Amino acid sequence: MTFTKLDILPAYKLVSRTIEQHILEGRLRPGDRLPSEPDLAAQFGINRATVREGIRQLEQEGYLQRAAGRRLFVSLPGYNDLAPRASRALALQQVSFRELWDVAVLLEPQAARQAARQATDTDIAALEENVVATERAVDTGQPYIRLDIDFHAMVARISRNRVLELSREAVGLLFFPAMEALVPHLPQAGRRNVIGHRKILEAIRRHDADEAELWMNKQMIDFRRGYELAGLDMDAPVAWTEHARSEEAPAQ
Amino acid sequence: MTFTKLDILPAYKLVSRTIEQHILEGRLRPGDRLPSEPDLAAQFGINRATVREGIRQLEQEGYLQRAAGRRLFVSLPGYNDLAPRASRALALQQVSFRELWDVAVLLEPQAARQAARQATDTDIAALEENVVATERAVDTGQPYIRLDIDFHAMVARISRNRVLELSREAVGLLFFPAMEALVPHLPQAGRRNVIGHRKILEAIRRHDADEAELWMNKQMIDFRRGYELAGLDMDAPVAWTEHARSEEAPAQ
DNA sequence: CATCGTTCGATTGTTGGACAATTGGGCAGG
DNA sequence: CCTGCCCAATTGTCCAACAATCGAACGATG
Repeated sequence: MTFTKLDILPAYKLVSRTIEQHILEGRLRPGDRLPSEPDLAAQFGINRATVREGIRQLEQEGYLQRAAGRRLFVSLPGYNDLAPRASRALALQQVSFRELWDVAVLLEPQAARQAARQATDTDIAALEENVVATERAVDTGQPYIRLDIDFHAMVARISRNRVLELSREAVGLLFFPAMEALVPHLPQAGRRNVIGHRKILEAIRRHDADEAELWMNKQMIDFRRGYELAGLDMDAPVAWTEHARSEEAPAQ
Repeated sequence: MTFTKLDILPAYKLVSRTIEQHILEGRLRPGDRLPSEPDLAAQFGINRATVREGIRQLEQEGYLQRAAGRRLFVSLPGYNDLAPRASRALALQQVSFRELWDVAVLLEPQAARQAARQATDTDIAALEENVVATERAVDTGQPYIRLDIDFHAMVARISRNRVLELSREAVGLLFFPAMEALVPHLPQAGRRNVIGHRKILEAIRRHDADEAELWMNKQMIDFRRGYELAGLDMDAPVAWTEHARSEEAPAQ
């Protein structure tokens, strides 16, 4: 006969797992404050140092946050916690531009389509602002990659589909920075790009889902063609560049 | 004038960030062993407890692993580290079945299409094994959800697109368990389901990308119809059920 | 009355040293 | 070759403390 490998867990891991369970089951809700470290140590019957090690894991994962001042409170992992991690991991796995493109060409147009359905006046105004800023940046030769990244992120957010938004974000954080290497090779890239953004924006403004999807699709195909025209190898691994978002998490 | 908020970081966070940097920049490569905790503490010039807190964060994230017993070694975060986290986060955000479906209906057929192109004989044999097991489970009234999940995961893996694989996995971990609630309402669901799998498998075997994509698409539409037929609300939040994969990470 | 400096309690960040448990390896004995 | 044993290395855990920082309360100052 055989025995199943019994998993003996260190105490600090039990701490993080236990607290995580409480959060997942709703016994700890976002915004709730946790007991102090000495209290937790007393309740669990272990040392404070051990509690702290367990807490670190949840802290990094976004389940716990440290209020500006001090005490820990419960939070929900947002896109800002997850997407950059996923992107970094994919970069380390040396994924190719082709792999990214194959997924982006699915997700981005769908995001545009749903955004066209869901967009409010506020959304459209924000998009407009971004496109105007991008137009200005391109005209004056300023860097516009960040604005480009933001445009796509905004469209995804407007789609009101959080699954789409998260998936797209993880891809986009790698995909769009990869275009940056392209700019020197293709002086006209910026202009073509911003014209596409304008088309997509106008389609969203008219709530024309088909048109929005179509133009976003063109945009993606344009990206790909640009990549090839620049003589870059689509099957070479993309590099990770630090474009971490400075925006705040949606708190919730 | 204004000052930019200066970010004063705790030492333990500097530890994790520093080691992470070394990994991202390739100075620490997967498989490398880290110095012992006392060594690290000495090198950083801080206490061992502080080092340990920093290490915990990287450990959870998959950058470090603990060999059964002993010394830490460097590793790369795999799908098993990322996808379940993303799924849990999405579940906590109370995403709806509709949001999941909208993305799944994009990713799954594309995975099938690419799998049909890339599949090797070994891949097909593994799929065959899964489908046979599923057919047997359905015939004998055994639970088959896990086999179902595995089928889709295998197809995605065969696609040889790691971005697609990861995105799909995060969605699938929530999507397919949601179907479980459906089984009691639809006695024929299992049979319809496995017939679809068989069709997809045969298309992949013939390397017929269009057909594979088509049948996977039908499968997704079937899922959706089943959900509606069962009288479930597509806009209600999906629940998180623990279907953690027991497979090992691809190590690399 | 509004602003500022001070004090105090609570809590976290960090340190030092300590000990038990577990692991891998080497070594002798059957 | 397998077994048991000892040893060194390393991790998991604990204890006891101190410094730093924040929130709130309180009073002083203009």
